[in-house]
Amino acid sequence: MGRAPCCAKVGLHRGPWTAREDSLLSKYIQVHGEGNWRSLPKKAGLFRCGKSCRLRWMNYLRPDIKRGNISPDEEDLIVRMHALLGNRWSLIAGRLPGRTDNEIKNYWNTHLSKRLRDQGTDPSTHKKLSEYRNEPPPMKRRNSNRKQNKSNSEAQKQKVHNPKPTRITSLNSLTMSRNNSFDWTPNEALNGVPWSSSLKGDVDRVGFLIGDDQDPDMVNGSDLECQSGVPLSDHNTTEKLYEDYLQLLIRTEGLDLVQLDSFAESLLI
DNA sequence: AATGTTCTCAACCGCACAAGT
DNA sequence: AACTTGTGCGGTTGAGAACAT
Repeated sequence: MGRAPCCAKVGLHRGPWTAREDSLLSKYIQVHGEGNWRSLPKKAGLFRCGKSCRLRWMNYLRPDIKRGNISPDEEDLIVRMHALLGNRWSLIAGRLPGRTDNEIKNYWNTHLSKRLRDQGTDPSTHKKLSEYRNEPPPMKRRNSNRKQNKSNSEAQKQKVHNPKPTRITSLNSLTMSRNNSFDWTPNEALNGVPWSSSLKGDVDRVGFLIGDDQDPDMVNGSDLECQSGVPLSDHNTTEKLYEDYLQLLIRTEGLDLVQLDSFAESLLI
């Protein structure tokens, strides 16, 4: 990549954010919107690197962040989504409105993985530890899935065409953020129908779609809850996502993992 | 009250990728 | 094609809080 680290510049402030810095960042984003993180600190009068600003906004200052303890329902969903998706925190966070990937990651590492272990379950594989009586548990996965993908891709290069979902970079221009508005409803995700018809072209690139039915009501339905940042009041919605995903896994037990991977990725679009 | 240990979580780091030049 | 830029992600760290002795 050949890039100097983002925060290498001397003189930049690091460590905990002050109330004044928070205020400067919030006010700037209220006026100018998200994005252009690299140039934002200078324009906002902050002696921080853009990356740090983005992180602070995403994980702490955003108005739609849900404060307070993670509910049992959320816990349950995190555990089950983790069983399906692994350490894809942003993907899991996308299903928990108002929660950030960092928060979920921390909660997993400090609470949930410990609890699973206490219950006799390997938190990385979600298998019962007793099942490892005759075989050692697999090595803890240190690498992210993306890194894994890279190594896997060497072996699979010729075998499977696995188109990458396109990342929408200009979220700001759509006045959307990752966790709230830029999101599909579970049904949209599972049916392969994006939140906006303008993205339909991208859907083909996702590679693994289920069903052809399009439910026009969904745009005006629960999707709006996401767009407004209002937490899904209906637990059934996330529950349904999980159930559908699980059914998919069961139905397609022999299915190529790469395809499942694509489906998981497609939830991001 | 003092000290040591464990826990929590905000913040940082390095890497990957899409898009632009 | 090669390189740069901007952004996003997951893993890790470390300061402070909470708890135990």
